[in-house]
Formats: sequence, C-alpha cells, structure tokens
Amino acid sequence: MNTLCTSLGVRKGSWTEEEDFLLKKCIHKYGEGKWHLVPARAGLNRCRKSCRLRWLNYLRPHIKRGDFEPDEVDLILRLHKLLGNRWALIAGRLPGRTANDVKNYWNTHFQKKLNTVAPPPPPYRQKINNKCGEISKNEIIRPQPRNFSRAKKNISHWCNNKSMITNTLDKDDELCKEIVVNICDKTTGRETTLSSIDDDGVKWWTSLLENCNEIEEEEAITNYEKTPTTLLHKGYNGEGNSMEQGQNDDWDEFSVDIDLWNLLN
DNA sequence: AATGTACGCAACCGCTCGAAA
DNA sequence: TTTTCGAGCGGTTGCGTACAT
Repeated sequence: MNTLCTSLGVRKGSWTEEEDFLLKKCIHKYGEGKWHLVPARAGLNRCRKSCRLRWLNYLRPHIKRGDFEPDEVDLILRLHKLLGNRWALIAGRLPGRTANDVKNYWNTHFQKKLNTVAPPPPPYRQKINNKCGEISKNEIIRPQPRNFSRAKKNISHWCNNKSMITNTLDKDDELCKEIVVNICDKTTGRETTLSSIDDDGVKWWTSLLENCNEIEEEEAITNYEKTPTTLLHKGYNGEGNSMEQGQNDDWDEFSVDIDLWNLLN
C-alpha cells in the first residue's frame, strides 16, 4: 500500500477499494461537481483533484476498458491531426474513453513514432498566423472560448427556436474553408448568416463543439443529480456520449458533429 | 531462476481559464 | 476593473508487470 503523504497529511498514491467505495457513494449521493467538498463529504483523506481524477478516469459508470478498436484508433489519429493534444476533446468523441486513456494510448503507440521524425512543440499552444495555410502538425486549430455568454443557460431554448437550414462547405481547402451557416429563427422567420471565420481568424464552429459538450454534460449532470440511478442505467458517462443514449434530443438536428466528421474524411 | 529492461497505466503537478466577489 | 478561487486540462512521473537475456 502506498502511504505517501504530503505535508498536509493528504493521502497520495493508489486508491484502495474502501476509498473507491466511499467516493462512489458520495458521488451517487451528491452528484458530480463541487469537488472541493467531496473529500469532506466522502470522508476521504484525499485532495479534490485526486478525487475528481479517480472518478473521471476509473469509477465513473460505463468507462470502456481494454484495447482500442481499430475505428477508435482511426478516429484518434484523425482528431489529433485536427485538434492536436486536446485529449479531453478527442475523448469526448470516443464514448467510454477518458482523456487519460487516449493520452496514454497516444503516448504509448504514436509519440515515439512521431519523435523519430521531428519533435513537435505543443501545437495547441501556437497561434495560427495564416488563415488559409495548409494545416500541418504544428498548425492546429485551437478552439477558442466563444460561448453563448449569457444565453448559455437558455441554449436549449435557443436551439428549439432556431434551426440550421444550410451549411456550405468549400470544397477547395479542406481545413481552412469557410463554413457558412444560415440560421432560421422559427419564431420570426428571420434568417441569420454566420461565417466560420471571425475577426480573429478563429473558426467558431470548433468552439461550438466544445459548447455542445459542455451543455450536454451540464444537462446530464443536472439530470444525474436528480435521478442518479435512472441515468446510471441509461448509460450516461458524462463523456459526451449522452446523445448516443437517446438523451438530449434538442441537439439531434445540430449538424456540427457532421461538419467535423466531414472535415475528418 | 534471477536480473535487467521496456512498456502501460494510474496518479500527481502545475498551469490556465472562467466565474464570482 | 481587479482579485480570488475552483475546475479542468495536458504534461510528466512512478509503479507494477511482462518480456527478454
């Protein structure tokens, strides 16, 4: 047993079955979130980060273990090409897989191969200078925090009243294309055109993907808090696959995932 | 059988971001 | 507007195990 402790007396190292049990019990009772309260609530002598990590990477229901399927590997490769080391985002597209799993898999199976070619700097930290240059290993589109600000909490309402009627993909340049989306307000009948490239040269749709995940997770977590056992059986794992389980129909018509898929193909 | 090495996974650390005060 | 704090993320480390010698 690992008995390493910090100066504050917080336990570190491998988790025991008893600790796992206490953490699970706590999450089932109070739901995910408020991690700073979890150690006290669960009666664990662990820091909140440790608790969060243990839950996300190991204890959460429906976490898929074992070898990655060939199609999962393919998706990882494609998404990594597009997003860089954004493991959380990549994992969000792989139901049941955690960011840590994906990262470990990548480091184990691909990192060494890449290093033999050229050691790339952390691509997601680099600014994209050219709007329409070819995307290379070092020119990764970094999703920017462009959320729907105040409207975020009412996003479902927004989605209910607006439908995306077209999205045009430029066939010439795969990754630097401008995506034009016409949004029609069902209530007024007014159409608004959004471009994928804004003033900063940032593709808003990439951050939109993040927003989708956040909202899915927020809603799922809220629901989870209300009826944990029901959702446990329904299969929510908080990893962005809640839609697969038939939840959150508001997003079914939202075609951003399709766009991403198109880009990857 | 014993020892050394490589590999994979779980966990920790430090940083950034965003929300709240 | 600034400061503080919690949450989340990616990089890195360390341990256990499998395999080779």
